[in-house]
Amino acid sequence: MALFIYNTLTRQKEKFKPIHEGLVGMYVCGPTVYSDSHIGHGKSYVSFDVIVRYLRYLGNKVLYIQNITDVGHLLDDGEDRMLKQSKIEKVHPMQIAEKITRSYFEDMDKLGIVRPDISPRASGHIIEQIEMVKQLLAKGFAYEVNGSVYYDVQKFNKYGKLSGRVLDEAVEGTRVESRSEKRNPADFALWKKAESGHIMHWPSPWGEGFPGWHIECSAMSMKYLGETFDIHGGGMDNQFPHHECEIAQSEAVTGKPFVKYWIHNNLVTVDGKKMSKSFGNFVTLKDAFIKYDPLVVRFFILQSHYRSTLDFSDEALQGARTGYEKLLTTIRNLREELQKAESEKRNEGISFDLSLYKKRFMEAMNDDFNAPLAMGVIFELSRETNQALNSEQKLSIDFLRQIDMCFSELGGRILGIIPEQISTKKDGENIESQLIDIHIKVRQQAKQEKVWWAADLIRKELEALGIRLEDKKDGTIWHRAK
RNA sequence: GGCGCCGUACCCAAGUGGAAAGGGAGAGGUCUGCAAAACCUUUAUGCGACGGUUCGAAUCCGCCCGGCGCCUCCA
Repeated sequence: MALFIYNTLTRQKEKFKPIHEGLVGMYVCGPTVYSDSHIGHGKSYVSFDVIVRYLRYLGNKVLYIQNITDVGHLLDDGEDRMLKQSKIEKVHPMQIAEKITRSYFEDMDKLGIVRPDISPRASGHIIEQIEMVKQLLAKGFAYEVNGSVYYDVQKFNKYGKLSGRVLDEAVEGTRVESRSEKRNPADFALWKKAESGHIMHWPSPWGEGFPGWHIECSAMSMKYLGETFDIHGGGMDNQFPHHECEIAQSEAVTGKPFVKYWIHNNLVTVDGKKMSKSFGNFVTLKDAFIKYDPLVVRFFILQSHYRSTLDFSDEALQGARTGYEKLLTTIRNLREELQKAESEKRNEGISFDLSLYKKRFMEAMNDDFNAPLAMGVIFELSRETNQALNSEQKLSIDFLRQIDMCFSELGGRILGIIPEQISTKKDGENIESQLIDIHIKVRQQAKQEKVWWAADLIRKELEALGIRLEDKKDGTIWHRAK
């Protein structure tokens, strides 16, 4: 069983073979930190999180780099989006960057995303970026005009190999572009001269200025991962021009292939339309988390394939929530039963075949990280587990542990949707749980004496406090309602 | 206009040549004092439309309809 990955560069699924066996270098385009993350960021980084987790599960040592863009990108009107936001808030741009970076990690942590090994800031790598621009100039791939440096796209004959685009001759000479400093409309900035009033700028051989839109990813990825590395990921919307330009810059400097596998995740839509900051139709993660548990959002994201679009709607999220809670109920019941088996020292019992579930799960993940298919396998395991737990025959401690390990490995360690701890009545012998236990005892007495109104009242009142009671065959359990 | 993607049940969503996964919602049932949970049964002779290739197509080819993305910053 080998892992196959869809490579945007070749437009087909390829067998994954890292450059150095057992070691994987991976770079994913991170956020531009000028406003809170939205569901789209969630989908992107959850998808890549599962990819990293799975590569590690397979035994690879993964070095995962994800940049923080705190220099900003130019808008149509020539204004930097970080500067624009800082003017709105009347604070230094770096304050915005710092605040949003913290907010970003906060959201990602809640989604259960394992942090990247290195989160390099663009502003902290100006020297490396200047160095690259110097080399591009020296090799004749770039030209300087009036304090700015541009990449000469015509000099790089492989330009367009990622996005399948060809340079359009017809665009040349149009009136708008003829006023530009660029020799060719497709040329892009490597270094921009800072106009007066531009707050963020650094000294360079070409005067005060700031790095271009694409150079940071080339400079930082190669700094930490080498001139050729295994995986570069990002949103589909970054395929062109961003990633195309990264290839052009990097390969022009090194003369070597930049990246072996390009992975692009698809976008989130809202009512069928792309969600983006510039559309203003985006739902921030913080907003979503008010209504839905972050892990429900993660579950929802993983219910569709990373290369498919995901349409965000309340109806779909609510469906995901119910499904997710059902899964957690299975885990909760399983762990309750395990604790009981342990206290009974139950060594004998029935069992069923777990290996088939593992095999099918792995097959799904090996086929270009098919998480939704893998989740289907988890649900089938959940059903068989429930059947066994409901059966008259008991399961042994050992087998219950095996099931728990299977869920923890596949659903926990790889997919990140099953937490290690789930609230049960055993979580802490605090005063609260002792009080609830007293209520359960009183209610038990009421039930025995068939004083139904009292039994129902206790259950109803506790429910209102978010404590749900469930009467099982051999007693009452409680847990917090999500 | 150029390049590309998608259209599977009421909703979400796998499946890319050989008996239509999975989740939600709905219906019926088992269990239960009642709930809840769980389990069982059920819900697309059908995969946007029409042609074609094939013993066989959701899956390949053609055409048409509908939706979306990139080409300008974006995950």
